[in-house]
Amino acid sequence: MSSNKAFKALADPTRREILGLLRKGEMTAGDLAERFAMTKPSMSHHFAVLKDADLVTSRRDGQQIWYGLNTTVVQDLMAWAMDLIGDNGLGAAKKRGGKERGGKEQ
Amino acid sequence: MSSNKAFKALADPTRREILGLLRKGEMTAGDLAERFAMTKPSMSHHFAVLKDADLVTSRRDGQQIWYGLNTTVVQDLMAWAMDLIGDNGLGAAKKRGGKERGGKEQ
DNA sequence: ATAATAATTAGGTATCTATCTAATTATACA
DNA sequence: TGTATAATTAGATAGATACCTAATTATTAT
Repeated sequence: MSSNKAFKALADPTRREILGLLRKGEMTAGDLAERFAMTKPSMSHHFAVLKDADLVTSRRDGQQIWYGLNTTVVQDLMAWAMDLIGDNGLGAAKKRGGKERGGKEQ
Repeated sequence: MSSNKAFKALADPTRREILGLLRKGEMTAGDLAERFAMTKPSMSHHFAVLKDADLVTSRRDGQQIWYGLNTTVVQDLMAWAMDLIGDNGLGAAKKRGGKERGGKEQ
């Protein structure tokens, strides 16, 4: 439910970048780590924070650990932001003229 | 554009609550402050962080300073979250209870 | 069992942050 | 001009955070 942990986890740019890399699918800790100019233990710390906030999933496969994006928490954050804005507020649409494709407005 | 400052500002629960109070319209620093169990200088600090992140507007009217929600930055955050998810997973976040359209078979 | 590889945990430190009290600035008004 | 009110700025501090190196755990292979 839009936890404080999730917001705190997102406050760090490295962690947001990690999430961005996971957008396309799972990656191992090592593959993720080597994309940053930071030691592996530091990266491991970031993984732990993301996991504690439930923003990522993880599973071991042999020697490797695969991390993946947990979209449900991100959706909760979006719901929070939407509630703040009031209505659809997404993009330029701004209600006006009505019915901008996409359907499914609750 | 989804600045680091905005994410850091949102990492604090007091500041998120302030934004929630501003959802309905502008409020003065004093009126906002008295809703929290915290000194006015501490609240002033939070206002400054929100303002620096462009999450709120402010204007002086006599002795008072009115703060208001700046929805455009919140919209940027929503766009960032949506990009992370890929599809426009809005419905799922809102309906809370449904399992429709989850995708992500894993 | 030993060695090699992948990843985390432990311990330390510099910096950042949220809070407080005290002092200051800005405005209004008698 | 004073004095009261609204709010911020200044300065201090406890706790959190993001790094690092060194040590440890888990797994695979020889």
